[in-house]
Amino acid sequence: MLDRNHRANHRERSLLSKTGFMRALSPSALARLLDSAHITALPARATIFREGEPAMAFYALLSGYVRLYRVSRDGRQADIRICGPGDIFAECLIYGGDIYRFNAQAAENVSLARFDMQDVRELAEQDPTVSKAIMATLSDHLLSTMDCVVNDRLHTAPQRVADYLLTRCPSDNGPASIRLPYQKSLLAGMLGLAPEALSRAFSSLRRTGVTVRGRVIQIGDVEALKEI
Amino acid sequence: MLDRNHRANHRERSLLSKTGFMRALSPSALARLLDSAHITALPARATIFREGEPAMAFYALLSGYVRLYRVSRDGRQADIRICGPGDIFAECLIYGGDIYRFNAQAAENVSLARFDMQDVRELAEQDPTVSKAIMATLSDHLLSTMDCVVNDRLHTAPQRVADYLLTRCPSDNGPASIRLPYQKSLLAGMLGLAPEALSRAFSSLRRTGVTVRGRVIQIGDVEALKEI
DNA sequence: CGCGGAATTGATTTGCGTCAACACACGTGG
DNA sequence: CCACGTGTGTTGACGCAAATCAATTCCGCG
Repeated sequence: MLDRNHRANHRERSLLSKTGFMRALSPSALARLLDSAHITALPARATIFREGEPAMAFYALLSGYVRLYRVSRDGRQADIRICGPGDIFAECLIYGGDIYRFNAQAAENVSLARFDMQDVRELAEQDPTVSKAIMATLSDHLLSTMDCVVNDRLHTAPQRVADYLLTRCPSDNGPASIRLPYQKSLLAGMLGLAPEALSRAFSSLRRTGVTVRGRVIQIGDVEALKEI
Repeated sequence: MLDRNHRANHRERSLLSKTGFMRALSPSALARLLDSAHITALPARATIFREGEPAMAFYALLSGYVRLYRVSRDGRQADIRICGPGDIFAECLIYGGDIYRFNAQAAENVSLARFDMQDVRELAEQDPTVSKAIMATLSDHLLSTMDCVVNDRLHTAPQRVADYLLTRCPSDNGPASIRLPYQKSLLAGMLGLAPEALSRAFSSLRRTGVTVRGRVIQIGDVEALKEI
């Protein structure tokens, strides 16, 4: 357990300080924050926290992917957000309540940094760059969650998939190629689809020049995708 | 136009200072914020701002209801949030970008306060109670938007309606009565339903002891509603 | 090579959007 | 006072999108 839970070393401090959340912090706030971080490695499928538990900490993801989701009374699950390397999550509870409002689970082997909320609240009190970073992150998450609501209500499965592909497409015309960083069932969940529906959406996009082989997706013509 | 757009008078200052956003501000920050407010009255259906416009200000609602929504390329609309008296909106752009990301429209005659974002950014820089209020509001909005995503993905129309009724039910057992503060088409939109679907959901809830007459909704047994 | 999880495909069902017709309330003007 | 128009809500018929269930197939990996 000792090597699974330790203070941030040089490598981890460097990774963390490059994240969107920490990039704009003042040097002193950054140092104090990094000093307070606890690094943990977790295997795939491990639970990070559960809905209803007291929220003592929020997290930054160093590597791997994490699923935030809630379960209904009859056991069905709905993903709220998929976090990747550099993302922070549960930061909405720093000033938003003292209980986790959803479950967090490692989608694969992950390495993450844990920050005590109370410590960060005190840091924010003293250093406005910390407040600004929190506000920017909250705003960003709020806007993308709003996008998510709108997508769900306005777009069909093929449209959502096309949308997803376009947002992580390097070029904005001609052909392109994308490699999914995670398995398709995870992508399905983040688009609010059953895995079967994602599969069907991909096959319906074949007529628009999209080919799928494993995790690699070839787009014949980016412009054509935008028309969906 | 002069009586439509003026500085906050005593009554308006009092209303504003009771909102969740301003309640916890330091006296000096509150005073400066109220001094900077511009009060505007708008008729039903008036547009407050449009997606894509430069975001110079955010708003607090004094009376009436406001619809935040986005439109798809084929003209269909999806509501993101319905704001009521005391709510603030577009605050996610203080640190979240310089362009409005959705449309805001008065759902009825409204009175609202306008705050310049740059002024508030400067205020937040100097007074940590302002930052805290912004963070608390952003967190709150983020959490309720997450709830919205989960509801859409996990619950059927009657479940969402039951959920809505329960959240604004004074008592948590026995019979109860609720009066909708706005028209049903607005409620439909905020639940992500077509008006017809809301109507059907209500009539399917009749067998659970829910009766609707105009805007007044009688609930026979709150406990029974929770089982939906 | 063979095993197990992931992904695909097909058949079926369900929930809800859409369109259309109709009921109802309200205010206006004849 | 009533006829009328408009905006709002309800009801029915229909179709489509996607969830669900079940059966393979594919692929990665020991």
